[in-house]
Amino acid sequence: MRCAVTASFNPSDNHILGALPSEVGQRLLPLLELVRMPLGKVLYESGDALQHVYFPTNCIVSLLYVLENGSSAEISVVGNEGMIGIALFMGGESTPSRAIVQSAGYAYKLLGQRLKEEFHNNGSMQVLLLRYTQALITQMAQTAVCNRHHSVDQQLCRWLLLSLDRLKDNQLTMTQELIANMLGVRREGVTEAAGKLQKLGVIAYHRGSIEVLDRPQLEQLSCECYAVVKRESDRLMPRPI
Amino acid sequence: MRCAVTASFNPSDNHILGALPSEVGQRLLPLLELVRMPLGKVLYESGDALQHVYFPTNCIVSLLYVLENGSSAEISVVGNEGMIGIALFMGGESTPSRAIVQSAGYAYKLLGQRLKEEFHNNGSMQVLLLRYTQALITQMAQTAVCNRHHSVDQQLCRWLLLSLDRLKDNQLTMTQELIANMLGVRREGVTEAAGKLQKLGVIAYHRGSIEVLDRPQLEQLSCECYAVVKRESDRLMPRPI
DNA sequence: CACCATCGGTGCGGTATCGCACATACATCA
DNA sequence: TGATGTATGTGCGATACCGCACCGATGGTG
Repeated sequence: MRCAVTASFNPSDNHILGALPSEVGQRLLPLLELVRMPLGKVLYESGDALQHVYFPTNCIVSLLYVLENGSSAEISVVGNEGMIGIALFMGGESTPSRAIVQSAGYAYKLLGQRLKEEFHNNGSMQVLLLRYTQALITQMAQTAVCNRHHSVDQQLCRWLLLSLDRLKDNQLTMTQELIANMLGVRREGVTEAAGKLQKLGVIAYHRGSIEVLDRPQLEQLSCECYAVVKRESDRLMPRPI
Repeated sequence: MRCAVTASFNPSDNHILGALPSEVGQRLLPLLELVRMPLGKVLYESGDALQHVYFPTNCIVSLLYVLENGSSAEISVVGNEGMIGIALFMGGESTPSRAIVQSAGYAYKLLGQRLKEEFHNNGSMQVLLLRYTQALITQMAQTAVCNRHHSVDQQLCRWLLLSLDRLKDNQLTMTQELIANMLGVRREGVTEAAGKLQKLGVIAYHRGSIEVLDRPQLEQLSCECYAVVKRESDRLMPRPI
């Protein structure tokens, strides 16, 4: 059964891999390893020298900044539209962030050295990765403004939408505690905000799993930040094939 | 007099230009134009297609995100360590941010097309710009967490330090209103925070100009965010010559 | 020198979020 | 079926920041 699941993936499930010209795809194919991404797995810690990069298929990875006092905030989300480990080709080899699997699934893993070689071939991989990086920058920047000016209610909506876009169904496996860590707020704050959404019939919550029932309303309740990031990503990133 | 001032600048006042190997520097030199950067000048608006890039010498430029309701927040600061217009070589040609001169001075201006050519030569310019971009990303991400978790008092200290690092003396020309816009808080909030610093003898405030009297204490009062960004920038960016 | 726009200081009620302390509900497993 | 741990709901007081209103001070300008 597990084998059947893994066999059902294809590198082009990831938008970056899928957008590469076939000759590049052929070159990389034997180097890609499909790996399981269990919930909570830490891909790298703040300051770690990165050894591999990951191209998600159906998993979601959060990039978190953690403060000295232990509080944290998510600065961006990566799903099958992107890649984890941009610091490698940017030249830094490490970043002050933590990458942690927020929704379980699979990803293609590639040796960092291989990615750097491909990047410095100056070909389509470079173009794709740079455009993706700009989309990521937009997401971080918008998160910064959002953290400053929008309510927890609005931010929860934004966050649900960001996650939803990276999954195939409308079912999230996610405790309120975890969401609170991502948003950098109290767990009780998430409880309250999620309660409102549940009363409105937008979501159905049940012990660690959320079903989104009314996505249009979720978009209405969200702050503009979701739409800004989405629009910019669509502009910058290749369409799925 | 004005001529004497302009004549006293050199491209290598900017760390990126200064770190280029001399043959690249020679190639670019005739293409660089020294321009005045008056306070408040908008280099580009959200969504504008960028025509030029700017390498600051002694000016400071803020990258701002502006929300629909008019409120705003600074997501990063650029001085002589960096460049304005990274979206050009990232491939997006535009970004959702606004770039505005926060401290008057001078910068070297270069046609965007020339920069892209140089970037795609795959040489040292590419390496420098990518590493600078990573430093910028760190600053944005840290700003996002800072906005979430730290007080206005702490953030004002961080902001003063970031500005101070990009100037030659400890005198900032800057109204509280302007600082409030950058931090995305009320003007009164800045008044209060600045009042505390003044009482402590850390700064002297006088009608649109701030003098920093006790930098070590300013660093102590600041949140960790300043140090994190500084450390990472020092790691990634070339030392001034 | 007098005017006036700009800048900074202060006070006050409103509110979102925090930190903490519990109470409740559910799921798993012995 | 009952015990236990984890997830969620609720109720407090404390507090940081907001929005608003207004005043005083300053420095440039006619």
